[in-house]
Amino acid sequence: MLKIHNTLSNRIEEFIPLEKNKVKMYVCGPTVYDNAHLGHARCYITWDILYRYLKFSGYEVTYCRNVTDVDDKILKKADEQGVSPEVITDKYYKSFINSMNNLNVLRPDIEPRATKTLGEMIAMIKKLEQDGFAYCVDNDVYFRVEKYKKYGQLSSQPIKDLLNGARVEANDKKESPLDFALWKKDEIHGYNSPWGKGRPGWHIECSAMNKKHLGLTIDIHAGGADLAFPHHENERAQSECANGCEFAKYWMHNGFVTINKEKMSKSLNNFLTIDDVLKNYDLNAIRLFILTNHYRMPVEFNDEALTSAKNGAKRLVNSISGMEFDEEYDLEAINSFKKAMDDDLNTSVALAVLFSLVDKVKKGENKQISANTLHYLGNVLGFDFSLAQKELTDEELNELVKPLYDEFSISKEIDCRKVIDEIIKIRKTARDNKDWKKSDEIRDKLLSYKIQLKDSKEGTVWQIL
RNA sequence: GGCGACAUGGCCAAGUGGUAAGGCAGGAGCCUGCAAAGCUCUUACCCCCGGUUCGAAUCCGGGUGUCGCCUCCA
Repeated sequence: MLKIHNTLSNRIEEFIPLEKNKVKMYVCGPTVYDNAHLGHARCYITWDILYRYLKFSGYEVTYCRNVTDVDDKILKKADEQGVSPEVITDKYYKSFINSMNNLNVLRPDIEPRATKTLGEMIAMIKKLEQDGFAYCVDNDVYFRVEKYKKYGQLSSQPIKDLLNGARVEANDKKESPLDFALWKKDEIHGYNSPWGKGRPGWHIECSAMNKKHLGLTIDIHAGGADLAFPHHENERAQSECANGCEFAKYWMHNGFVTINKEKMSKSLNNFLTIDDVLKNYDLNAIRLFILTNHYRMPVEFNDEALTSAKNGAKRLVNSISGMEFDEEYDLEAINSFKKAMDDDLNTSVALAVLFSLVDKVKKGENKQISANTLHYLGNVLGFDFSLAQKELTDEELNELVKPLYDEFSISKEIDCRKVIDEIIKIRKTARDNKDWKKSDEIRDKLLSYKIQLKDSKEGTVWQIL
């Protein structure tokens, strides 16, 4: 039985879907104005794991993750570069999808874009205005927070505390400093609306996309912990006031990636893009790095941690490299895995189950069954076992071995795929003559080309590092 | 200032009442001409001080420290 932490109650609760065996989940996606960084990776990997695990558990899941493509920062960047906003959003949307693919993050079932949901937003705002939850001032429309009694529940901050401690922005137009924009006047980039040309507020986008694609009430609404307030609080307020019913049953939030003990973020300018990190570490390393920690805890980025994850992931993946799999599983391991994941996605314990299978495979205990199970469960955590053997294309191999022909005086007639075998033969002769100096020189030389030799009773094999 | 979270071996990290999972790194040994890989073995009075209990890393109170939210942010 799955239990998850609900931010709304700040407790771990039993997960009971609205409709038996079906789950509707929504995750706040990126605002596409820049390349995604490691913090985004953690967020979307976390919810990817939830998505995969719900499906693994037999639920029929509808996963919706939006793309925010109307926003101040997008417009600012477009203006700076003298291009239209679409140029910016198209570029970074593609970059985002590419990064997600590189991390083996599954595509959600629905990926709506805010600009395609304007009609629903306007309808919602109109409804809120009619019912007295919103008011228009100078072509801006604001939400009247004090009309929604549950405001502050999600972030555990009653309205009066928010009012007291709040750093209040100067805005004379609003009735209360807590009120937030549903629609903002914008005569340059704006869209037509009953309130004149303008743009939607950030929060209403998600409310409208939820309603359009998933319906009035959803099971799980998730996102980064920084979105709990004000974004999710506001979304909930709008949706519940406009729809007259509960918006989301469970709210889940992931912790941050920190760097030098500080939150990694665009505004602090201390971020590493996903593509940068992928230059040094593969997706399995990044996943292991993230999954070692519980999803609600902060994760500190540094090279030592990533290197540790890289080594661990390599062992995990290589243990079953080259094997074929069937569908006979170690049920005990599967149960341990489920028990861990059912406990609010305890991936750390789930990984321990995987590593115990690695152990069994290596020792040959129920080797095939252990390998099948490791492969099966590893996929639920999104590991990519195909990365184990680095397969070089002819072109890459050719490039790699080119200098070796001269280095070892090998005939150009020899095919590039055979060069290394040829060198191994030369070395074998040396070894047979107990010429260890020459033998070691050859091994070191190849290692300098990132070709590692391993001697065993069966002979010498090589691999690319 | 208000609210929330966290503090476990060299590093990362599970465990939420019955004497500490797992990963990485390190050490010893086996194997090997030497390596690499693999295998075996191996390292913890759980931030501090009180309290509850037969018994606490685990519950309660008080410290100390770190982080996050309260403003755009995953």
